[in-house]
Amino acid sequence: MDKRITLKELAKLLNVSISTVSKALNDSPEISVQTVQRVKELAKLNHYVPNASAVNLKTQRTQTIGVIVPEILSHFFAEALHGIETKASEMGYRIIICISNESMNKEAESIKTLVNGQVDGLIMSLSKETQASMRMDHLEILKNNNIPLVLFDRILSQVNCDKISINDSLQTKNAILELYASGCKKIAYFSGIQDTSVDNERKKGYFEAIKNLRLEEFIVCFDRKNFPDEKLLHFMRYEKIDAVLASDELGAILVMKSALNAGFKIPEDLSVIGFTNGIMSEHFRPSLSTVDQHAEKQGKLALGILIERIEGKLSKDPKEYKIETSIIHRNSTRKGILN
Amino acid sequence: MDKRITLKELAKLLNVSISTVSKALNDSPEISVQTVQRVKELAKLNHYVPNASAVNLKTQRTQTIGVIVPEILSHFFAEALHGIETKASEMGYRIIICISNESMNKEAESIKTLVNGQVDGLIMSLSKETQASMRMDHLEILKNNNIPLVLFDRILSQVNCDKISINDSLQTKNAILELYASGCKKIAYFSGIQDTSVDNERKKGYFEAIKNLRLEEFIVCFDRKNFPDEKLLHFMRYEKIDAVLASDELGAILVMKSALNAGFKIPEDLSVIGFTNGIMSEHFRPSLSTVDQHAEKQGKLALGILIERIEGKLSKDPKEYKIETSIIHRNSTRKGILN
DNA sequence: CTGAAAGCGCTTACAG
DNA sequence: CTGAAAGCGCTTACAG
Repeated sequence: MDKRITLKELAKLLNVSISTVSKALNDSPEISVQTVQRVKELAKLNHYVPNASAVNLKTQRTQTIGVIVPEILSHFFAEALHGIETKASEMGYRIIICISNESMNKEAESIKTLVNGQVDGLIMSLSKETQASMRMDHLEILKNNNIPLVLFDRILSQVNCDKISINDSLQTKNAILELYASGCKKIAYFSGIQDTSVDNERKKGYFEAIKNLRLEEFIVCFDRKNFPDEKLLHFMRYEKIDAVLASDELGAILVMKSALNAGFKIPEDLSVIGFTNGIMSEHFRPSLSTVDQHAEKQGKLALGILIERIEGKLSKDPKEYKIETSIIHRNSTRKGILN
Repeated sequence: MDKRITLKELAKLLNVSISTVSKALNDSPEISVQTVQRVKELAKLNHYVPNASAVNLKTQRTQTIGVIVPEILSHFFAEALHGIETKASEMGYRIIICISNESMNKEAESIKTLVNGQVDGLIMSLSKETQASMRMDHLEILKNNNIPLVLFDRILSQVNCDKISINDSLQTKNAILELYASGCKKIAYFSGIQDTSVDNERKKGYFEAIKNLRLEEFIVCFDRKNFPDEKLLHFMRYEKIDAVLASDELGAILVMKSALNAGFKIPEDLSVIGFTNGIMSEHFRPSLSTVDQHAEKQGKLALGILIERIEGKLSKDPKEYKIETSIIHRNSTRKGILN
């Protein structure tokens, strides 16, 4: 068998009309049980599978969701994708994945190719470039084509669509509070994800908490490929920094490595908390206390909301959903009065 | 604008036929430059995008590749996916990703939903279940529907298709040789991926190398969620094991943690090499020497081969490609005469 | 250079 | 209960 068998061919073989075959295969009550059975048998025998393009064209639905993420190599997005795929598969949807590589251009490209009736809806976490420029014109085309969008984690509040995220500023405040409660007095925030909505929220939370506690502010922005060891060590030696909150897992690990290599002890000399709970957090020595971002949960929720939106089960106005989160205490922090 | 504009509507607005619009948009030389220009302008103005389902139905091509992987959370598959997506996007293809979760059933399901004219070709890395049972009947449907398949990493030699992998047995031998050259005399292989083709190849290589060197064999199979610390420590204390080759990054990290926590020194008391070069290898203390599996390269190659196959640029017979790899020396191994 | 027509493989109102 | 027909939105041989 070299070519897929079609309804037409099945109809010929069975000596009935195409309509009858189609209805039988779709369990239409119009068709007699015997016919249904005959049709299904032959279909099975011939490995009949309906042509998706034809069905989609006719029904104007694809049962496919597009997903555009900035990258896939960090644990957060891999886990989110995992959640999205799992839930999609449960609900009978497929997912098409595009990676923007933090580029707005690539993001726009991907949207363009997906908008053409390829997907019923779109889930996105925005590229840094998009978030930094706050431009959203490349998202307009979605509106034009009536394709629902759900934004998660890296969101843009100006965009009118459903949004999923954690309460980053609140979580940051909580983390600072816990560090303070465990005895830390000079708490720095290290950011490796500048220009993202997430980072802005965290900085906001950091400043508020620090102000409330009447502490000193220390903010360091770094590039993952070029961690500023000297800066950290300088802060520790001369400013007596005794705690770091890092914007992501790798950042936190780099902070710990740097301090440990210089002979400092963790958590005695330096307490560290990182955002995002990945595999390194659990296995590093010492293990890293983290703010769990529930990537999988965010992914699943995003998918769920999107499907409801597609199927028209949601009221008109899009909503912003905040996911509850919590701090996982491991060995990079001291025991405080809170735990 | 609520509904997508179609060729028909453009034609009406322009007072020309649908054929003319279609040809103009596709830069057919049949159409006059002025017409082409007029058409394109109006199309742009109206944000026209051709309906993918219609085009696919007509052309019998989708420019979409299906990818089925066992999981996405380990670095190897995330990186492979990254490679596949990057290359696909370069070549103007989209990818639909399904995760089998190591289940043959889910794998079969995914194949079934993708086979229906949804994709032009398929890239797979097989689930453990499929590899353990060596069953391949669920892959038959691909042949029936004339959909080319490329297998990577977790391959099954009986399947008649293009295959990409690294030479696992050879790499294992090399790793053992290097450990031996650095002074190790009792070398164990720890496997956390039993029943995979990859693991079988490595065991083969392990046995051969050990035999050639006239050493003793130590093989330990473990479950990632339940690492057998006692067994490792027993081997170290009473059998004087002085080196471990682990089947994957996490396994190697668990070995190191276990030994370090028991007070052993790495690499002085125990040398460790892990397969797969992930993010933990670089950042753990001590950093882990690894056999790089070139996940991204495997992914890119798989995609490249598949497209050539789809576009009929490859000779009839499928081939098996072996990717060159190498050992990355870090601090979990001693310096030997080889490096 | 332009257009009418057939057809890709389906679904579904409508008629019988 | 079954079937003929229209149509989803395109492409492309063919005619003019």
